[in-house]
Amino acid sequence: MAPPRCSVAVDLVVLTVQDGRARVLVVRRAIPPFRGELALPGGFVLADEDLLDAAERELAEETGLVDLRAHLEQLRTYGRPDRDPRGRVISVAYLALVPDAGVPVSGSDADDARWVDVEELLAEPGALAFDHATILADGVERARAKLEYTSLAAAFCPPTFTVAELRTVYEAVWGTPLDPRNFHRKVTGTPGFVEPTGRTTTRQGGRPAQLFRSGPSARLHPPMLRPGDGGS
Amino acid sequence: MAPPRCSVAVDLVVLTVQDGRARVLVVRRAIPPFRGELALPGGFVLADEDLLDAAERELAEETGLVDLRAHLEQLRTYGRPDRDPRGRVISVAYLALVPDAGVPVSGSDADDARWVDVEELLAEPGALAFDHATILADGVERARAKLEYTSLAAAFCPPTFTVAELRTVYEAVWGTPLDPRNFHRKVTGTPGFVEPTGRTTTRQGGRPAQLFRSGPSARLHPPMLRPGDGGS
DNA sequence: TCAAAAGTGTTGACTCTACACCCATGT
DNA sequence: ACATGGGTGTAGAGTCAACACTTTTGA
Repeated sequence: MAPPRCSVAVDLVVLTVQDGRARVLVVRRAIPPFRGELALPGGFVLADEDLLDAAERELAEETGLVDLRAHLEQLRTYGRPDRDPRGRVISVAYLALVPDAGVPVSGSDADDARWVDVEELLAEPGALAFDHATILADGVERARAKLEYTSLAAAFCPPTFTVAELRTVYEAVWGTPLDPRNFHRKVTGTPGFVEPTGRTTTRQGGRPAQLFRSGPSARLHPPMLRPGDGGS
Repeated sequence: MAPPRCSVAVDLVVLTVQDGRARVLVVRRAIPPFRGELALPGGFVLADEDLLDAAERELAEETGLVDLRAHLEQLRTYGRPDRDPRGRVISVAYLALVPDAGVPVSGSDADDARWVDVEELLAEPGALAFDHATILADGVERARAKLEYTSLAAAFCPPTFTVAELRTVYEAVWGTPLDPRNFHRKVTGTPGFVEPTGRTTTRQGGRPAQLFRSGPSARLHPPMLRPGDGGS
């Protein structure tokens, strides 16, 4: 017998950090179903398009990002038979981490895109169309976990950044304050995490901070441990 | 415009440990394409079937497993446009970890299923059809990583097991010898990892070993670290 | 001179590794 | 008795959390 056929979409969890808070890119849907409601950006995969290419295309369309400085990885696939009222649609979700400065507020395609506070969005049930609340929760959990054992936090930062800026990323994504002194030692003491540029920056008040760029290491050994993360 | 349509399959990376070696379940394909070659077990998702249900169905068909003691989780989705000569087929891969005793040697559906040494299979390029070598490599890496920070190793063991049996699981999956004394302390000292049953077992020669069952904890804190795992 | 932010030193608790050593059984 | 594998003690190195303290700027 011929195998059943269905449509395949990619949906994007695009995260950034603004003003010390984790934010996610959402669009207001211009067409049914769920017209007028908030949803994650995404769209159908073209006939001869690779999944990652489709995700990059959607990311570019929604954010205006062309020079891909963003981190983009596959998150998970969602395929409940009733997840889309139009019929059987399989969604391959991707997780993107982008720096704050790198994305125009609304360089969007057709729908208007905006940044929304992640914690507030997850606290409100039914705020997102389809099963996108589940996808968002999975994406946030993936990001939280990956900050622990990879140097991915730098993906949220501009090309050069201070240790304090990197710390605000951890604090925003984890939702926990970290000790600035120990964090500084940990980051600068882990080989390959960050590299000094020799330059310094100064905001109003306080001693100037050294500027770093992202180092060559992808994995952190030993990992950066979340406070109060006792097993389950 | 109407979205392009394609077929969706699930493929399974079913791992077990036999005689201190990691083994994977493969089938010899009875129909084209790749007829006569080795491949991971799998099949198309039915019209109204959830992805996890499809994976469980294929696992039952290929292994004869009915009382699902196995661990089963989504691994990753593979969607290169040219990955299947029949046309556009998206494959959602699942990772299953099963105990050695739990699976009949060949309780298979139509193709003959067999256990193959993972390391040997990965060393031989072109041994698996489609992109299944990539899927297998990703599955093995996922299993290796999850042994570090979860209590998943018990999924490879029968309902009750000794610390030494659990250690052989780690050694087989990681491909590294571990110190029996330190491993014992680590396992019994991590709360919720294993629970004593009070019973003992004895194989020929040597002091009888205590029998444990899997504990309530899913995540290990602190994690079990792979030896010689210095970052990258 | 003071406030603010960056960065360093130090200490006690904990963990890991390595290996010496004792325990309980089959033959 | 002795081989075989199960399990405990202990010492040194390393890591982490906590917090006192010094450095360098703007106002």
